[in-house]
Amino acid sequence: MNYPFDDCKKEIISALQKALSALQYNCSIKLDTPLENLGDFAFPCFPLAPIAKKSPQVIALEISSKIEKHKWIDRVEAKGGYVNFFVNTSHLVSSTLDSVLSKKETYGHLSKKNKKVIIEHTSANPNGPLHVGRARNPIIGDTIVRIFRAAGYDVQSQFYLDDMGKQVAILAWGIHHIDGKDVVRSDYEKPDHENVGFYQAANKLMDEEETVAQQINDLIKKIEECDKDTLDMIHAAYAPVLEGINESLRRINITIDQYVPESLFVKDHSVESVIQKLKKTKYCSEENGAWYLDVESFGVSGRSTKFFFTRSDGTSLYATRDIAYHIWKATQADMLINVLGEDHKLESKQVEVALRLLGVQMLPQPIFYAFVSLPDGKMSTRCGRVVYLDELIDECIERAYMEVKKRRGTELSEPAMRKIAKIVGIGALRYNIIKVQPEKDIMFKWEEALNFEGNAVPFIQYAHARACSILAKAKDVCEKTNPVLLAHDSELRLVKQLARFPLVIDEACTSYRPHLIASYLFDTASLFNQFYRDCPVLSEENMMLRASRLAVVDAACIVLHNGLDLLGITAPKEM
RNA sequence: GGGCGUGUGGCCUAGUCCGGAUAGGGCACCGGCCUUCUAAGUCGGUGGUCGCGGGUUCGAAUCCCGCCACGUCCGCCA
Repeated sequence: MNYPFDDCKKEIISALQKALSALQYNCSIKLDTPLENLGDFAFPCFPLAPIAKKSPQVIALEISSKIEKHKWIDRVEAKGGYVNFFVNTSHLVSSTLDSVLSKKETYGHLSKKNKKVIIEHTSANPNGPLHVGRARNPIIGDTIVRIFRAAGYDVQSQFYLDDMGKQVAILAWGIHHIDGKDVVRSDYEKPDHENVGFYQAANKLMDEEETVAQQINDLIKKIEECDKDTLDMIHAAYAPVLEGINESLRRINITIDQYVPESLFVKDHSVESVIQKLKKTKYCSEENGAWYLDVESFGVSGRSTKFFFTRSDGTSLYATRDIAYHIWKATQADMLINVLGEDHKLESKQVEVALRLLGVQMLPQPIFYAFVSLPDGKMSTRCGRVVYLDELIDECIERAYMEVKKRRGTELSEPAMRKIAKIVGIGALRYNIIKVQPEKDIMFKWEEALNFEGNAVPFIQYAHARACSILAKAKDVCEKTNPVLLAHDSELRLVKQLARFPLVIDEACTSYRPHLIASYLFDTASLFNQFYRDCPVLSEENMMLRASRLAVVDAACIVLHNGLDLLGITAPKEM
């Protein structure tokens, strides 16, 4: 895929290289984006000043006089120590519109990389419904999946399924030993909500009664021995819960390509093999029968630097199985990405150390996110202090419905309003989470999560709906366009923004920053609204200008649609 | 005690990796714009020691050092 701005940047860089070598300046070229109206690309001359012993402004003047006019370069201007480049707008406008309108739903997509990427996300314990704290994981994960696909990678999303740990054992024990009457009933008729009470009750009993704790430990031992009846019982306990989790994920447009159960790596003895190999490394020691690596010399510090990979009874631990999982993943892909909560930072580092010791070349790239907390503390499934994802989804949709009804109640049918409410509500949820950098703490407040004004998804969806509305009404389409007529500042700024879309996808992908897409879309919608205000389309009497503006509307519509799709958000045709 | 992350107007946030031109936005607040393609829009205004203190630099929100606050971890849990 080749995009206008790629060509343009290439030409500017080569023109700069020529000018710099003619003046015998030697430096690397980094292009900045200048302030509004000062140009399209800027080359700062400050680093050259001490070398040339001249002022940056003098250097900028020298360079600008040496820049030749080309296809893309309209003019250059030396200002404040910068060489500012103005691109040939008519060329940029026509090639951008051509590019968007011909590529349509693939506009912005980058060329095929022929590389397979496994992106692991969510991987929640199947012991209860997803809560809002965890919701950041699937949303960040799925958005990264979509961005990497658009960037030309062959992507598979994986959910690492904990079917062997203590949490599922507690759940299974609870379902088998606790009377349903003694369990807090859920308002939701969904298997994850219906079963979480057993987990919570069993957890409480385990803390209170030694015998319960012992029974659960016996269960874990049997699981690890791959006792068939026990594994079947565990599976029967968590399978409905997992189905409930998946249903919640599907509600917010997320599907997982593959579920990889931990038990796989115990059954095929790769966990055992990991344990044997780790025991042979020189960082390994034993304490009361339990084995650990001392990871201090790998830059890990704290109260304890012991990384245990077996219990004293010889059974494996979560991290041990995670090592086996990563060894397997490394054979399945060219690149690995893990979306993890910040509480997994140490574990992730420990697994990385183990993988290095075992000679695994391909290490996973982790992406950590900070927790979403409630005003009165951290969310916890265990103590039942949570806002569940399903509750939040329902609230968002309901709130969106109230808004649609308030605005369009007299014009739209009930099913049409319900449909819009669902698109807006779910979009609002995903957008609110993805627009913030993953590493920032989020305090969950209902008022903010349900705020539909300003930098929120309805703003972007509304711009898309406005564009669709114009296109739907413009039946008498004049085929002939003339991009030279597009001279209004609002038109030019919008089209330049559309031209940037592929660059933004590339940046979001290579720097693992999905929130860049959200910022870009907000800016794009804002520029579209300014165009909408300044440049009437349907009432334009010059048919060629009208047709050209329609092309801009069409292109903006496509970019907003494609961008929202990267965030897993539907672009409504009306709202 | 140690590691990692975060700190930007009353609230939320971009920019920080890769130092550059008046620190962008949004919410709230004040004041304009609907005989004109859906006003979920738009224009203007009030409001900032970029946590604090040093340092490097022609230039620091951005890099370095120290400190403070918050989050998170330092389990034979996951």
